[in-house]
Amino acid sequence: MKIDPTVLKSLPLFDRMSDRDLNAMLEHAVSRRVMPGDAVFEQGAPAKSFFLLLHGRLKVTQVTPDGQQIIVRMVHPGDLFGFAMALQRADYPGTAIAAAESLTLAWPTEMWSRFVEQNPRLAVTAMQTIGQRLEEAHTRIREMSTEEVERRVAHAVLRLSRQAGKQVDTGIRIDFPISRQDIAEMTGTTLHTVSRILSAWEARGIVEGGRQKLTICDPQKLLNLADRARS
Amino acid sequence: MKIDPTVLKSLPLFDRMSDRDLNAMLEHAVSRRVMPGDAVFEQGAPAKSFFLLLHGRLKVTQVTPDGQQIIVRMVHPGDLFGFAMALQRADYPGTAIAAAESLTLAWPTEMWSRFVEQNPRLAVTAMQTIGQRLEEAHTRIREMSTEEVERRVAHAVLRLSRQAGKQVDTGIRIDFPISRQDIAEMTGTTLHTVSRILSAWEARGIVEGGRQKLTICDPQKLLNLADRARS
DNA sequence: CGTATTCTTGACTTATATCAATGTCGGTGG
DNA sequence: CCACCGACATTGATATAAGTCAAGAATACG
Repeated sequence: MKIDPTVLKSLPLFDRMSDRDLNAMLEHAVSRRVMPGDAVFEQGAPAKSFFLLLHGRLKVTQVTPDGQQIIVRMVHPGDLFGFAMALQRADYPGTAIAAAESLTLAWPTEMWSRFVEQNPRLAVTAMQTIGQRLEEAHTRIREMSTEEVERRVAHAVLRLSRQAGKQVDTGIRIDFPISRQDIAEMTGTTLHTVSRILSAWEARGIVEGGRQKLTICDPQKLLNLADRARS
Repeated sequence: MKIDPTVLKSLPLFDRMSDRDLNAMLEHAVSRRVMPGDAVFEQGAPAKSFFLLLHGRLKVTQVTPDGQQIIVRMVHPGDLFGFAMALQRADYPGTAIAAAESLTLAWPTEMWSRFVEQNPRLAVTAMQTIGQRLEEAHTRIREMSTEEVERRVAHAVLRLSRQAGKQVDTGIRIDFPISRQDIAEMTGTTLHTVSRILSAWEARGIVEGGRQKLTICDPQKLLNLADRARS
C-alpha cells in the first residue's frame, strides 16, 4: 500500500502514534476508490473490515423493517467508520454509501483489538471518538424531541456547513451533492417539508438552492432561526 | 470502603479483571446512598468523578436552553455512568437523578485513564459499553424519525419491561416509580398524549396503570403494536 | 383532612404529512 | 446538437396526528 504516513499523522486519531506503529498499521491497510452511489459496506453484512475515510464524503444509512430510510450520520475525511466490532457485533448496523467520489482505507476487523492492545493510546482516542458520536446522537434526539421541523433543518444545515462548508462568492457552499431527500432523512421529516422550508429561506435571502446543491448566504439569520424559537 | 468484590465480579464490565486489580480499584471508590429526587451530579458541573450504579434506578436528563427536559437514558444496576472524560469533556453533559433509592460507587475522574492504561481489557469492555449506548441512541433516532407516537411509546415500555421488569401476579411490573411525564420525555411527546395512549391500552387489557406505576399485562399485544404498524 | 402532585379527559388548534400535479434540470443517446 | 428521459424539486390542496388549552378527578403525603 502506497499511502503517505504524513496524511494519517495529521489526523487527531493517529497523531500520538509512533512512526513504527503507524507503518505497521499501514502494512495491513487496503485502499479503495468509491464512486458516488456505491456502497462501502451494507447493513447486515459481516463486519470483515473497519475503515478510514481519506477523501470524499459518505452517508451512513439504516433502513427500517418497513423500508423507510434514515441517514444515521455523514462521514467526513479523517473519520473512522464501520467499526462494528467496537459495538460487539459481527455485522454492520448500517450501509455506507458514497455521496461524492471517495477514497477509503480498510483494515481487517481482527486487527482492531491487536492495534488497540498494542497501543492503549489509540484505545483512548478511539473511545473519545465514539463518545463524541454518542453526544452528537443525543443532540439529535434532543432536537427531535423539542424542536419543530424548521429549527431542526436549520441546525442540520449549519452542521453541514461547518463540516463540509466551502467558501464561494455567494456564501458557504455544502461541498458534496445533497438532495432535499437527504436533508429530510437527517432531520426526520419529508422531502416536501424540506423543500418548502428551503424555498421560504431562499425568498428571504438566507440560502440559495439548486439540484443537489445548497449554499448558505446568511449564516447569521440561520443561527437566529436555529437558536431562538419561532422567528 | 466496604464493598464486596464478588458483587463487582458478577458484572460483565469487570468479570475479566484480576482480584488484585479489582481490589486496587475498590480502594479508591466511594459509595453513596441517593434518595429519590436527589441528583448524583448536575448538567454542566465539573466532572470530578465517574460512577457505577450498584442498586436502584437513575434517570439521566438534559434540559434545553429554553427549559424543556428530556430523558437521555435510564441507568440500571451494574451500569457505568457519568464518564464524561471518555467524551473528552470536563463537565457532565446531563443530570443524573435517582428515580428510586439508589446506591452508587464513585471514583475520581483522574483514575480512569490510569485504570484503563493498566488494564487494556477494561478499555475494550468500556468501549463496547459506549458502543452499545450509541446503538441505542441510533435506535431511538430511527424510531423518532419513522414511527408515530403510539409505536414509540410501545417500544419504550417494552424496553423498560426488559430492563426493569418484575414479575407480579397481573403481569410484568416496571420496578421503579415512573410517571407519564417520564415516558413522554423518553419518547419525545407530551404527558397528555402518553396518558391517552395508556388509557386506551388499559381499556384493551394490555397494561394496568396507576400513579407512577405501570404493569404490562399482555406483552404480546404490545409487541404487535410496536412491530406491525397501525393495528 | 387538606394540600400538592399526578393523572385523565374533552374541546380546539396547528404543524406537518399525505396526496397529487407540474416543473426543471442535466445527462445520454440518436 | 438537440430531444428525450429520469431524477430531483416545487407547490397547492387536503387530511390528520398530536400538541395546546382548560378543567377536574384521583392518589399520595404530611
